[in-house]
Amino acid sequence: MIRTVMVVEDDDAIRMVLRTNLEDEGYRVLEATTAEQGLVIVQDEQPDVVLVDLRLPGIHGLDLVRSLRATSQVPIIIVTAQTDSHDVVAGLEAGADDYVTKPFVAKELMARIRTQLRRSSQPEEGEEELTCGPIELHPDTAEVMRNGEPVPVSRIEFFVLAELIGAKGRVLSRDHLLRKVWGYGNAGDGRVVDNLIYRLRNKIEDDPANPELLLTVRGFGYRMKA
Amino acid sequence: MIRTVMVVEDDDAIRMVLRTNLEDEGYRVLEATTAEQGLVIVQDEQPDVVLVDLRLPGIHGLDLVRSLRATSQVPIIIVTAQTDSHDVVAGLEAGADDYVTKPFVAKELMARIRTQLRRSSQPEEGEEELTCGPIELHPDTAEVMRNGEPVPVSRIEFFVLAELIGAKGRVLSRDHLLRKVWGYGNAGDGRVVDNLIYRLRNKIEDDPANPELLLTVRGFGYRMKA
DNA sequence: CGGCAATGTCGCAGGACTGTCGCAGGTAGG
DNA sequence: CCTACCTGCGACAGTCCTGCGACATTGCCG
Repeated sequence: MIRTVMVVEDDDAIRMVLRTNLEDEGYRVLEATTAEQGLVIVQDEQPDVVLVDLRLPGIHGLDLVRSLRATSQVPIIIVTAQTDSHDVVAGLEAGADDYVTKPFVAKELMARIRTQLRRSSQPEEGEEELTCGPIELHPDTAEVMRNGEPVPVSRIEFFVLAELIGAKGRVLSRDHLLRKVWGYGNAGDGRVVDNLIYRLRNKIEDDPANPELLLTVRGFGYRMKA
Repeated sequence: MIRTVMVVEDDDAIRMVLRTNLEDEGYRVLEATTAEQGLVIVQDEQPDVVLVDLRLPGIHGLDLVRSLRATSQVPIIIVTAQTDSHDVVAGLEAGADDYVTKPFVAKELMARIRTQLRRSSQPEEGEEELTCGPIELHPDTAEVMRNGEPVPVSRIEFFVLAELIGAKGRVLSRDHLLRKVWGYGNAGDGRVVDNLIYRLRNKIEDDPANPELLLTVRGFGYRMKA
Protein backbone atom coordinates (compact mmCIF):
# COMPACT_ATOMS: atom_id res chain seq x y z
CA MET A 1 0.00 0.00 0.00
CA ILE A 2 1.38 3.34 -1.02
CA ARG A 3 1.42 5.97 1.67
CA THR A 4 1.24 9.67 1.02
CA VAL A 5 3.25 12.23 2.91
CA MET A 6 2.59 15.93 2.63
CA VAL A 7 5.38 18.44 3.19
CA VAL A 8 4.53 22.03 4.10
CA GLU A 9 7.79 23.90 3.85
CA ASP A 10 8.72 27.13 2.11
CA ASP A 11 12.45 26.57 1.83
CA ASP A 12 13.02 25.01 -1.59
CA ALA A 13 16.25 23.28 -0.65
CA ILE A 14 14.86 21.58 2.40
CA ARG A 15 11.69 20.60 0.59
CA MET A 16 13.77 18.99 -2.12
CA VAL A 17 15.82 17.01 0.38
CA LEU A 18 12.67 15.80 2.06
CA ARG A 19 11.06 14.83 -1.21
CA THR A 20 14.10 12.83 -2.27
CA ASN A 21 14.31 10.97 0.99
CA LEU A 22 10.61 10.28 1.14
CA GLU A 23 10.46 9.01 -2.40
CA ASP A 24 13.42 6.77 -1.71
CA GLU A 25 11.36 5.25 1.07
CA GLY A 26 8.54 4.64 -1.35
CA TYR A 27 6.14 7.34 -0.31
CA ARG A 28 4.06 9.49 -2.58
CA VAL A 29 4.98 13.08 -1.80
CA LEU A 30 2.74 16.15 -1.86
CA GLU A 31 4.19 19.61 -1.41
CA ALA A 32 2.91 22.94 -0.20
CA THR A 33 4.80 26.12 0.51
CA THR A 34 2.17 27.89 2.53
CA ALA A 35 -0.26 26.98 5.27
CA GLU A 36 -3.21 27.88 3.06
CA GLN A 37 -2.07 25.52 0.33
CA GLY A 38 -1.42 22.87 2.93
CA LEU A 39 -4.94 23.03 4.28
CA VAL A 40 -6.50 22.67 0.87
CA ILE A 41 -4.32 19.77 -0.12
CA VAL A 42 -4.99 17.89 3.08
CA GLN A 43 -8.70 18.23 2.44
CA ASP A 44 -8.25 17.09 -1.12
CA GLU A 45 -5.78 14.29 -0.88
CA GLN A 46 -6.02 13.10 2.69
CA PRO A 47 -2.35 12.26 3.11
CA ASP A 48 -1.26 9.72 5.68
CA VAL A 49 1.22 12.02 7.39
CA VAL A 50 1.87 15.76 7.30
CA LEU A 51 5.25 17.39 7.90
CA VAL A 52 4.95 21.05 8.86
CA ASP A 53 7.55 23.75 9.15
CA LEU A 54 6.74 26.36 11.78
CA ARG A 55 8.19 29.43 10.08
CA LEU A 56 5.99 29.82 7.05
CA PRO A 57 5.13 32.91 5.05
CA GLY A 58 1.73 34.22 6.10
CA ILE A 59 -0.11 31.95 8.49
CA HIS A 60 2.15 30.47 11.12
CA GLY A 61 2.78 26.76 11.22
CA LEU A 62 1.29 26.42 14.66
CA ASP A 63 -2.02 27.77 13.42
CA LEU A 64 -1.90 25.33 10.55
CA VAL A 65 -1.44 22.52 13.03
CA ARG A 66 -4.44 23.69 15.01
CA SER A 67 -6.56 23.99 11.88
CA LEU A 68 -5.61 20.55 10.69
CA ARG A 69 -6.24 19.04 14.06
CA ALA A 70 -9.67 20.62 14.18
CA THR A 71 -10.88 18.66 11.21
CA SER A 72 -8.59 15.67 10.84
CA GLN A 73 -6.80 12.93 12.73
CA VAL A 74 -3.88 12.89 10.33
CA PRO A 75 -0.55 12.49 12.14
CA ILE A 76 1.39 15.77 12.15
CA ILE A 77 5.12 16.06 12.58
CA ILE A 78 6.60 19.50 13.08
CA VAL A 79 9.95 19.91 11.38
CA THR A 80 11.51 23.21 12.25
CA ALA A 81 14.59 25.18 13.22
CA GLN A 82 12.97 26.38 16.43
CA THR A 83 14.88 24.32 18.95
CA ASP A 84 13.64 26.04 22.05
CA SER A 85 11.95 23.72 24.47
CA HIS A 86 9.12 26.16 24.85
CA ASP A 87 8.40 25.83 21.14
CA VAL A 88 8.38 22.06 21.38
CA VAL A 89 5.80 22.21 24.12
CA ALA A 90 3.68 24.70 22.20
CA GLY A 91 3.82 22.56 19.08
CA LEU A 92 2.75 19.41 20.82
CA GLU A 93 0.01 21.25 22.72
CA ALA A 94 -1.29 22.60 19.44
CA GLY A 95 -1.94 19.05 18.38
CA ALA A 96 1.22 17.84 16.67
CA ASP A 97 2.23 14.25 17.23
CA ASP A 98 5.96 14.73 17.04
CA TYR A 99 8.52 17.48 16.86
CA VAL A 100 11.84 17.25 15.03
CA THR A 101 14.37 20.05 14.96
CA LYS A 102 16.56 21.09 12.05
CA PRO A 103 19.10 20.19 11.13
CA PHE A 104 17.49 16.79 11.20
CA VAL A 105 19.00 13.47 10.30
CA ALA A 106 17.03 11.99 7.43
CA LYS A 107 17.17 8.44 8.77
CA GLU A 108 15.71 9.55 12.04
CA LEU A 109 12.94 11.54 10.45
CA MET A 110 12.03 8.57 8.27
CA ALA A 111 11.88 6.37 11.34
CA ARG A 112 9.61 8.85 13.09
CA ILE A 113 7.32 8.92 10.08
CA ARG A 114 7.10 5.15 10.11
CA THR A 115 6.25 5.30 13.78
CA GLN A 116 3.38 7.66 13.13
CA LEU A 117 2.14 5.53 10.27
CA ARG A 118 2.29 2.41 12.36
CA ARG A 119 0.11 4.01 15.00
CA SER A 120 -2.40 5.67 12.75
CA SER A 121 -2.89 2.62 10.62
CA GLN A 122 -4.28 0.59 13.49
CA PRO A 123 -7.94 1.53 13.15
CA GLU A 124 -7.62 1.71 9.43
CA GLU A 125 -10.75 0.75 7.60
CA GLY A 126 -12.04 3.75 5.71
CA GLU A 127 -10.61 2.67 2.39
CA GLU A 128 -12.48 3.42 -0.76
CA GLU A 129 -15.81 1.99 -1.74
CA LEU A 130 -15.17 -1.20 -3.65
CA THR A 131 -18.32 -1.43 -5.72
CA CYS A 132 -19.16 -1.89 -9.36
CA GLY A 133 -22.79 -1.97 -10.39
CA PRO A 134 -24.52 -4.70 -8.40
CA ILE A 135 -21.20 -5.98 -7.02
CA GLU A 136 -19.87 -4.95 -3.63
CA LEU A 137 -16.62 -5.99 -1.99
CA HIS A 138 -16.22 -6.01 1.77
CA PRO A 139 -12.56 -6.25 2.66
CA ASP A 140 -13.46 -6.53 6.35
CA THR A 141 -15.27 -9.77 5.90
CA ALA A 142 -13.63 -10.86 2.65
CA GLU A 143 -17.10 -11.19 1.19
CA VAL A 144 -18.48 -10.34 -2.22
CA MET A 145 -22.11 -9.26 -2.44
CA ARG A 146 -24.21 -9.22 -5.58
CA ASN A 147 -27.49 -7.39 -5.35
CA GLY A 148 -27.06 -7.68 -1.63
CA GLU A 149 -26.69 -11.46 -1.74
CA PRO A 150 -23.38 -12.98 -0.70
CA VAL A 151 -21.47 -14.73 -3.47
CA PRO A 152 -18.93 -17.35 -2.44
CA VAL A 153 -15.55 -16.60 -4.00
CA SER A 154 -12.14 -18.01 -3.31
CA ARG A 155 -9.21 -16.12 -1.91
CA ILE A 156 -7.60 -15.44 -5.24
CA GLU A 157 -10.85 -14.58 -6.91
CA PHE A 158 -11.44 -12.03 -4.22
CA PHE A 159 -8.09 -10.37 -4.73
CA VAL A 160 -8.44 -10.25 -8.49
CA LEU A 161 -11.85 -8.68 -8.19
CA ALA A 162 -10.53 -6.18 -5.67
CA GLU A 163 -7.70 -5.26 -7.98
CA LEU A 164 -10.01 -4.80 -10.94
CA ILE A 165 -12.63 -2.79 -9.09
CA GLY A 166 -9.91 -0.74 -7.44
CA ALA A 167 -8.68 0.18 -10.90
CA LYS A 168 -12.03 1.86 -11.54
CA GLY A 169 -12.51 0.70 -15.09
CA ARG A 170 -8.94 0.90 -16.30
CA VAL A 171 -7.58 -2.04 -18.22
CA LEU A 172 -5.28 -4.32 -16.28
CA SER A 173 -2.93 -6.58 -18.18
CA ARG A 174 -2.60 -10.26 -17.34
CA ASP A 175 0.92 -9.49 -16.31
CA HIS A 176 -0.19 -6.79 -13.92
CA LEU A 177 -2.67 -9.10 -12.28
CA LEU A 178 -0.13 -11.87 -12.03
CA ARG A 179 2.30 -9.63 -10.24
CA LYS A 180 -0.25 -7.99 -7.96
CA VAL A 181 -2.25 -11.01 -7.01
CA TRP A 182 -0.15 -14.07 -7.62
CA GLY A 183 3.12 -12.31 -6.88
CA TYR A 184 4.88 -13.99 -9.76
CA GLY A 185 7.89 -12.11 -11.00
CA ASN A 186 6.16 -12.29 -14.33
CA ALA A 187 7.31 -15.73 -15.26
CA GLY A 188 5.48 -16.43 -18.44
CA ASP A 189 2.89 -18.93 -17.40
CA GLY A 190 -0.12 -20.11 -19.17
CA ARG A 191 -3.63 -18.91 -18.99
CA VAL A 192 -4.16 -18.83 -15.28
CA VAL A 193 -5.68 -15.40 -15.43
CA ASP A 194 -8.10 -16.24 -18.23
CA ASN A 195 -9.27 -19.22 -16.27
CA LEU A 196 -9.84 -17.20 -13.18
CA ILE A 197 -11.76 -14.58 -15.09
CA TYR A 198 -13.93 -17.28 -16.54
CA ARG A 199 -14.72 -18.58 -13.09
CA LEU A 200 -15.37 -15.12 -11.75
CA ARG A 201 -17.80 -14.41 -14.55
CA ASN A 202 -19.74 -17.52 -13.71
CA LYS A 203 -20.18 -16.13 -10.24
CA ILE A 204 -20.94 -12.47 -10.81
CA GLU A 205 -22.41 -12.16 -14.30
CA ASP A 206 -26.04 -12.69 -15.21
CA ASP A 207 -25.01 -14.23 -18.51
CA PRO A 208 -21.38 -15.32 -18.21
CA ALA A 209 -21.10 -15.76 -21.98
CA ASN A 210 -22.00 -12.09 -22.53
CA PRO A 211 -20.26 -10.29 -19.71
CA GLU A 212 -21.51 -6.84 -18.78
CA LEU A 213 -19.32 -6.15 -15.77
CA LEU A 214 -16.04 -7.94 -16.26
CA LEU A 215 -15.01 -7.04 -19.78
CA THR A 216 -12.31 -8.35 -22.07
CA VAL A 217 -10.07 -5.88 -23.86
CA ARG A 218 -8.64 -7.95 -26.59
CA GLY A 219 -4.88 -7.72 -26.78
CA PHE A 220 -4.58 -5.88 -23.47
CA GLY A 221 -6.31 -7.59 -20.62
CA TYR A 222 -9.45 -7.10 -18.58
CA ARG A 223 -11.33 -4.26 -16.98
CA MET A 224 -14.48 -3.64 -15.02
CA LYS A 225 -17.38 -1.73 -16.45
CA ALA A 226 -16.83 1.94 -15.61
CA MET B 1 -9.27 10.30 35.24
CA ILE B 2 -5.96 9.40 36.74
CA ARG B 3 -3.33 8.24 34.28
CA THR B 4 -0.49 5.91 35.16
CA VAL B 5 3.04 6.33 33.87
CA MET B 6 5.68 3.68 34.31
CA VAL B 7 9.35 4.62 34.47
CA VAL B 8 11.98 2.00 33.70
CA GLU B 9 15.27 3.60 34.71
CA ASP B 10 18.14 2.36 36.85
CA ASP B 11 19.65 5.71 37.75
CA ASP B 12 18.13 6.68 41.09
CA ALA B 13 18.61 10.39 40.61
CA ILE B 14 16.94 10.54 37.22
CA ARG B 15 14.12 8.29 38.34
CA MET B 16 13.50 10.62 41.24
CA VAL B 17 13.39 13.67 39.01
CA LEU B 18 10.94 11.97 36.70
CA ARG B 19 8.74 10.83 39.54
CA THR B 20 8.57 14.33 40.98
CA ASN B 21 7.70 15.91 37.68
CA LEU B 22 5.13 13.29 36.81
CA GLU B 23 3.43 13.49 40.18
CA ASP B 24 3.31 17.26 39.87
CA GLU B 25 1.37 16.73 36.66
CA GLY B 26 -1.05 14.49 38.48
CA TYR B 27 0.05 11.09 37.21
CA ARG B 28 0.31 7.92 39.20
CA VAL B 29 3.91 6.72 38.88
CA LEU B 30 5.19 3.15 38.75
CA GLU B 31 8.90 2.44 38.86
CA ALA B 32 11.14 -0.34 37.70
CA THR B 33 14.92 -0.51 37.59
CA THR B 34 15.29 -3.48 35.25
CA ALA B 35 13.66 -4.67 32.06
CA GLU B 36 12.42 -7.83 33.75
CA GLN B 37 10.63 -5.83 36.44
CA GLY B 38 9.25 -3.55 33.79
CA LEU B 39 7.71 -6.38 31.82
CA VAL B 40 5.99 -7.83 34.86
CA ILE B 41 4.61 -4.52 35.98
CA VAL B 42 3.23 -3.65 32.56
CA GLN B 43 1.39 -6.96 32.50
CA ASP B 44 0.10 -6.37 35.98
CA GLU B 45 -0.80 -2.72 36.01
CA GLN B 46 -1.31 -1.82 32.38
CA PRO B 47 0.04 1.71 32.63
CA ASP B 48 -1.04 4.35 30.13
CA VAL B 49 2.51 5.28 29.10
CA VAL B 50 5.92 3.71 29.60
CA LEU B 51 9.20 5.62 29.77
CA VAL B 52 12.21 3.45 29.06
CA ASP B 53 15.90 4.08 29.49
CA LEU B 54 18.05 2.23 26.98
CA ARG B 55 21.08 1.52 29.14
CA LEU B 56 19.68 -0.86 31.71
CA PRO B 57 21.42 -3.54 33.75
CA GLY B 58 20.82 -6.96 32.22
CA ILE B 59 18.35 -6.93 29.36
CA HIS B 60 18.80 -3.96 27.08
CA GLY B 61 16.09 -1.34 26.85
CA LEU B 62 15.58 -2.05 23.16
CA ASP B 63 14.67 -5.62 23.88
CA LEU B 64 12.28 -4.45 26.52
CA VAL B 65 10.61 -2.24 23.95
CA ARG B 66 10.25 -5.13 21.54
CA SER B 67 8.84 -7.38 24.24
CA LEU B 68 6.33 -4.78 25.30
CA ARG B 69 5.30 -4.07 21.78
CA ALA B 70 4.74 -7.74 21.11
CA THR B 71 1.97 -7.96 23.62
CA SER B 72 0.72 -4.45 24.21
CA GLN B 73 -0.24 -1.25 22.47
CA VAL B 74 0.91 0.94 25.35
CA PRO B 75 2.70 4.09 24.17
CA ILE B 76 6.43 3.82 24.77
CA ILE B 77 8.79 6.77 25.05
CA ILE B 78 12.50 6.11 25.11
CA VAL B 79 14.38 8.47 27.43
CA THR B 80 18.07 8.00 27.12
CA ALA B 81 21.53 9.51 26.89
CA GLN B 82 22.16 7.82 23.54
CA THR B 83 21.91 10.80 21.23
CA ASP B 84 23.20 9.10 18.13
CA SER B 85 20.79 9.21 15.25
CA HIS B 86 21.33 5.54 14.65
CA ASP B 87 20.04 4.82 18.13
CA VAL B 88 16.96 6.91 17.53
CA VAL B 89 16.14 4.95 14.42
CA ALA B 90 16.72 1.63 16.16
CA GLY B 91 14.50 2.67 19.03
CA LEU B 92 11.62 3.70 16.86
CA GLU B 93 11.97 0.63 14.68
CA ALA B 94 11.80 -1.52 17.78
CA GLY B 95 8.35 -0.14 18.37
CA ALA B 96 8.80 2.96 20.50
CA ASP B 97 6.47 5.87 19.84
CA ASP B 98 8.85 8.66 20.73
CA TYR B 99 12.48 9.22 21.60
CA VAL B 100 13.79 11.89 23.96
CA THR B 101 17.46 12.39 24.72
CA LYS B 102 19.00 13.30 28.06
CA PRO B 103 19.51 15.80 29.32
CA PHE B 104 15.84 16.42 28.68
CA VAL B 105 13.79 19.41 29.53
CA ALA B 106 11.06 18.33 31.90
CA LYS B 107 8.42 20.54 30.33
CA GLU B 108 9.06 19.06 26.92
CA LEU B 109 8.97 15.51 28.15
CA MET B 110 5.68 16.20 29.91
CA ALA B 111 4.27 17.60 26.68
CA ARG B 112 5.37 14.53 24.77
CA ILE B 113 3.70 12.32 27.34
CA ARG B 114 0.48 14.28 26.97
CA THR B 115 0.72 13.83 23.22
CA GLN B 116 1.00 10.10 23.55
CA LEU B 117 -1.89 9.99 25.98
CA ARG B 118 -4.04 12.13 23.74
CA ARG B 119 -3.51 9.74 20.86
CA SER B 120 -3.94 6.51 22.69
CA SER B 121 -7.09 7.65 24.42
CA GLN B 122 -8.86 8.55 21.19
CA PRO B 123 -10.71 5.35 20.48
CA GLU B 124 -11.58 4.90 24.11
CA GLU B 125 -15.31 5.04 24.69
CA GLY B 126 -16.23 3.30 27.85
CA GLU B 127 -16.50 -0.40 27.35
CA GLU B 128 -18.01 -1.67 24.20
CA GLU B 129 -20.66 -4.32 24.44
CA LEU B 130 -19.06 -7.66 23.82
CA THR B 131 -22.03 -9.55 22.49
CA CYS B 132 -22.87 -11.48 19.39
CA GLY B 133 -26.32 -12.97 19.01
CA PRO B 134 -27.01 -15.17 22.02
CA ILE B 135 -23.41 -14.86 23.23
CA GLU B 136 -22.34 -12.35 25.88
CA LEU B 137 -18.85 -11.77 27.23
CA HIS B 138 -18.22 -10.33 30.66
CA PRO B 139 -14.62 -9.19 30.81
CA ASP B 140 -14.98 -8.40 34.51
CA THR B 141 -15.72 -11.95 35.48
CA ALA B 142 -14.17 -13.66 32.46
CA GLU B 143 -17.47 -15.41 31.90
CA VAL B 144 -19.25 -16.27 28.72
CA MET B 145 -23.05 -16.40 28.72
CA ARG B 146 -25.17 -18.07 26.10
CA ASN B 147 -28.87 -17.30 26.16
CA GLY B 148 -28.21 -16.11 29.69
CA GLU B 149 -26.70 -19.43 30.73
CA PRO B 150 -23.03 -19.47 31.71
CA VAL B 151 -20.76 -21.46 29.43
CA PRO B 152 -17.48 -22.73 30.86
CA VAL B 153 -14.60 -21.64 28.67
CA SER B 154 -10.90 -21.69 29.28
CA ARG B 155 -8.68 -18.66 29.50
CA ILE B 156 -7.47 -18.81 25.94
CA GLU B 157 -10.89 -19.58 24.57
CA PHE B 158 -12.16 -16.48 26.30
CA PHE B 159 -9.50 -14.24 24.77
CA VAL B 160 -10.03 -15.60 21.29
CA LEU B 161 -13.74 -15.05 21.57
CA ALA B 162 -13.18 -11.54 22.89
CA GLU B 163 -10.86 -10.74 20.01
CA LEU B 164 -13.33 -12.06 17.46
CA ILE B 165 -16.36 -10.33 18.91
CA GLY B 166 -14.37 -7.14 19.35
CA ALA B 167 -13.64 -7.22 15.64
CA LYS B 168 -17.37 -6.88 14.97
CA GLY B 169 -17.61 -9.30 12.11
CA ARG B 170 -14.30 -8.56 10.42
CA VAL B 171 -12.17 -11.49 9.39
CA LEU B 172 -9.21 -12.19 11.62
CA SER B 173 -6.36 -14.23 10.23
CA ARG B 174 -4.85 -17.09 12.17
CA ASP B 175 -1.70 -15.05 12.35
CA HIS B 176 -3.51 -12.10 13.84
CA LEU B 177 -5.07 -14.27 16.50
CA LEU B 178 -1.76 -15.92 17.27
CA ARG B 179 -0.10 -12.59 17.82
CA LYS B 180 -2.94 -11.04 19.78
CA VAL B 181 -3.86 -13.95 21.97
CA TRP B 182 -0.90 -16.28 22.10
CA GLY B 183 1.68 -13.54 21.63
CA TYR B 184 3.74 -15.59 19.22
CA GLY B 185 5.88 -13.57 16.89
CA ASN B 186 4.26 -15.56 14.16
CA ALA B 187 6.50 -18.54 14.44
CA GLY B 188 5.16 -21.05 12.02
CA ASP B 189 3.19 -23.36 14.21
CA GLY B 190 0.59 -25.85 13.41
CA ARG B 191 -3.11 -25.70 13.72
CA VAL B 192 -3.51 -24.40 17.22
CA VAL B 193 -6.04 -21.84 16.14
CA ASP B 194 -8.16 -24.30 14.16
CA ASN B 195 -8.26 -26.57 17.14
CA LEU B 196 -9.32 -23.82 19.45
CA ILE B 197 -12.04 -22.72 17.08
CA TYR B 198 -13.27 -26.28 16.92
CA ARG B 199 -13.47 -26.42 20.69
CA LEU B 200 -15.14 -23.05 20.92
CA ARG B 201 -17.78 -24.10 18.42
CA ASN B 202 -18.59 -27.14 20.48
CA LYS B 203 -19.35 -24.79 23.33
CA ILE B 204 -21.24 -21.95 21.73
CA GLU B 205 -22.85 -23.31 18.58
CA ASP B 206 -26.15 -25.15 18.43
CA ASP B 207 -24.81 -27.38 15.68
CA PRO B 208 -21.04 -27.22 15.78
CA ALA B 209 -20.77 -28.85 12.36
CA ASN B 210 -22.81 -26.03 10.81
CA PRO B 211 -21.64 -22.95 12.63
CA GLU B 212 -23.87 -19.90 12.55
CA LEU B 213 -21.91 -17.60 14.81
CA LEU B 214 -18.24 -18.43 14.45
CA LEU B 215 -17.70 -18.60 10.73
CA THR B 216 -14.82 -19.83 8.61
CA VAL B 217 -13.63 -17.65 5.76
CA ARG B 218 -11.64 -20.04 3.69
CA GLY B 219 -8.21 -18.70 2.83
CA PHE B 220 -8.50 -15.79 5.26
CA GLY B 221 -9.35 -16.86 8.77
CA TYR B 222 -12.37 -16.66 11.04
CA ARG B 223 -15.00 -14.11 11.88
CA MET B 224 -18.10 -13.73 13.97
CA LYS B 225 -21.50 -13.36 12.42
CA ALA B 226 -22.11 -9.64 11.86
C1' DC C 1 -13.18 -16.67 -47.49
C1' DG C 2 -9.12 -19.00 -45.09
C1' DG C 3 -5.45 -18.49 -41.58
C1' DC C 4 -3.69 -16.99 -37.31
C1' DA C 5 -3.70 -15.42 -32.80
C1' DA C 6 -6.27 -14.41 -28.73
C1' DT C 7 -9.78 -15.79 -25.70
C1' DG C 8 -13.70 -18.75 -23.90
C1' DT C 9 -15.02 -23.17 -21.99
C1' DC C 10 -14.59 -27.18 -19.33
C1' DG C 11 -12.97 -31.41 -17.02
C1' DC C 12 -9.32 -33.31 -14.27
C1' DA C 13 -6.05 -34.42 -10.69
C1' DG C 14 -2.85 -32.96 -7.35
C1' DG C 15 -2.73 -30.30 -3.58
C1' DA C 16 -4.11 -26.77 -0.23
C1' DC C 17 -7.25 -25.84 3.50
C1' DT C 18 -10.11 -26.99 7.20
C1' DG C 19 -12.86 -30.10 10.39
C1' DT C 20 -12.46 -33.58 13.59
C1' DC C 21 -10.68 -36.25 17.25
C1' DG C 22 -7.59 -38.75 20.26
C1' DC C 23 -3.38 -38.41 22.93
C1' DA C 24 -0.07 -36.90 26.29
C1' DG C 25 2.40 -33.53 28.93
C1' DG C 26 1.50 -29.80 32.00
C1' DT C 27 -0.92 -27.33 35.73
C1' DA C 28 -3.84 -26.30 39.54
C1' DG C 29 -6.27 -27.97 43.34
C1' DG C 30 -7.57 -31.30 46.66
C1' DC D 1 -0.29 -38.57 45.10
C1' DC D 2 -4.50 -38.15 42.45
C1' DT D 3 -7.84 -35.98 39.53
C1' DA D 4 -9.71 -32.88 36.33
C1' DC D 5 -8.92 -29.85 33.03
C1' DC D 6 -6.31 -27.23 29.71
C1' DT D 7 -3.52 -27.09 25.70
C1' DG D 8 -0.56 -28.10 21.90
C1' DC D 9 0.27 -31.64 18.54
C1' DG D 10 -0.30 -34.88 14.88
C1' DA D 11 -3.07 -37.76 11.96
C1' DC D 12 -6.77 -38.63 8.99
C1' DA D 13 -10.62 -37.42 5.99
C1' DG D 14 -13.50 -34.59 3.38
C1' DT D 15 -14.02 -30.40 0.70
C1' DC D 16 -12.73 -26.97 -2.14
C1' DC D 17 -9.23 -24.61 -4.96
C1' DT D 18 -6.32 -24.05 -8.73
C1' DG D 19 -3.16 -24.70 -12.46
C1' DC D 20 -3.08 -27.22 -16.63
C1' DG D 21 -4.19 -28.91 -21.01
C1' DA D 22 -7.28 -29.69 -24.77
C1' DC D 23 -10.59 -28.11 -27.72
C1' DA D 24 -14.10 -24.66 -29.28
C1' DT D 25 -15.01 -19.79 -30.50
C1' DT D 26 -14.22 -15.32 -31.70
C1' DG D 27 -11.97 -11.39 -33.78
C1' DC D 28 -8.59 -9.51 -36.93
C1' DC D 29 -6.25 -9.29 -41.37
C1' DG D 30 -4.81 -10.22 -45.89
